[in-house]
Amino acid sequence: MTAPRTRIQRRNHRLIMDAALEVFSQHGYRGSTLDQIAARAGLSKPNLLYYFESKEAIHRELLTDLLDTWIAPLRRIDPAGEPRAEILAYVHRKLAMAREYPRESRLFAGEILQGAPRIEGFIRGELKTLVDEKAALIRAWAAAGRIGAVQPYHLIFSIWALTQHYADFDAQMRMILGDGQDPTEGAEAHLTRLFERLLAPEPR
Amino acid sequence: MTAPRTRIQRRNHRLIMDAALEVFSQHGYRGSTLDQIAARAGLSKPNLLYYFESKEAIHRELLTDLLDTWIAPLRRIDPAGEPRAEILAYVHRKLAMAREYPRESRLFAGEILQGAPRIEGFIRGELKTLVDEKAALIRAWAAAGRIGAVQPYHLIFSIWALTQHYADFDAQMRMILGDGQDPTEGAEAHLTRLFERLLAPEPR
DNA sequence: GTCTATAGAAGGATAGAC
DNA sequence: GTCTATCCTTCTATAGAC
Repeated sequence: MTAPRTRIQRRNHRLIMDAALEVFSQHGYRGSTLDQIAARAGLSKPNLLYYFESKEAIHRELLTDLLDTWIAPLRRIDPAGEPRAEILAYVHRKLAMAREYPRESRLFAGEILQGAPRIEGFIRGELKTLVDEKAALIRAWAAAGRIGAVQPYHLIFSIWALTQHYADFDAQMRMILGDGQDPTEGAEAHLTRLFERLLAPEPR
Repeated sequence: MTAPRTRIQRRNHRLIMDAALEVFSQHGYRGSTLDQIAARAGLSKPNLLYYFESKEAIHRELLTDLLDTWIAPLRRIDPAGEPRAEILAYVHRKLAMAREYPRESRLFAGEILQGAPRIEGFIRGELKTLVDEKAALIRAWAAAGRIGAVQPYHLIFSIWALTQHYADFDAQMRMILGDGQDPTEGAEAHLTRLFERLLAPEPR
């Protein structure tokens, strides 16, 4: 499916993408069926395949859309800004994404968990280039003593791990905290404190 | 399949479990086929079903075995020990598990990602009880000023997120670091530093 | 554009020979 | 205990009416 033209086409296209995101993010690619997606979209199965060439095409477009937004928060780290504030702001952007786009986070996590066969090109290309660039920046900040001595790549991985955990492992956290509780409730304060302490210049 | 008796039965049982762990952890339950498991175990598909009642039975036994070992490191936190040393030791045990049992970690992660339908009982029961107990201990340590003021549940979630990330997102980290690099290489030092700073008593 | 009906392939499980 | 052959269900995808 290329660019949809009419209003109804755009609407159905969007309905399918949203339903597919819901289903794929919960059950994975193989675990999801066109019937599930069709039911959730309120369309018939053949109608899905009128809008998309195949099940795989739906999944592929979902991933493509995701990767664009996924990489944006990291790109916004400003070399001219105050180091600790820049990194803390990045943490908060990532946490906000986990809260606002948990399905996207889980879809991405599922892909990586399986060895990232479908997004290997993105990771080795666009993402690696950006991470290399920001890691060099963080290394320079640390060398200048503006933040504590931290391994740049591991710092970035830690930010990913800690923020995405609130989307990807949401089910587990809710079961442990008790059902009324929102796990992201205290996350903001906790992660702010964690990264402020980690990044404080030496000696402490 | 209950307890296998003969030597050959034990051997095949183990071959199947190992093959199933490999396949299930990479492709998820629905994404895995008995053919894949049989091929990897070097047995025929019907022979698998001589040892196990069904595909689901294999998966169930895999999960049951996993959960026992999964909970062990947390249990070993000693209320009588030195708080920071105890928590740091827990971090290292968890990191070691991620390194030694990455397939188990990914199998577990996949279950949570899907909403944990098959292990909900374990999480709400055994795991929650243990986490509640250790969270109370950490809260007492913080109240006594022996560690910094930290939210106990978020501390535990952070340990899980940071250590398991090295197993669950291994593919992504390798692609970004470059293929020769082992992501867990610098992890030990990075996480030690991170948690030492986080747990340092106030004021810093 | 949307539906019902169905073709065709894949996968879990069983029958039955050895 | 292990295999080949096969049943039966599920799922993707298409045909064709409206």
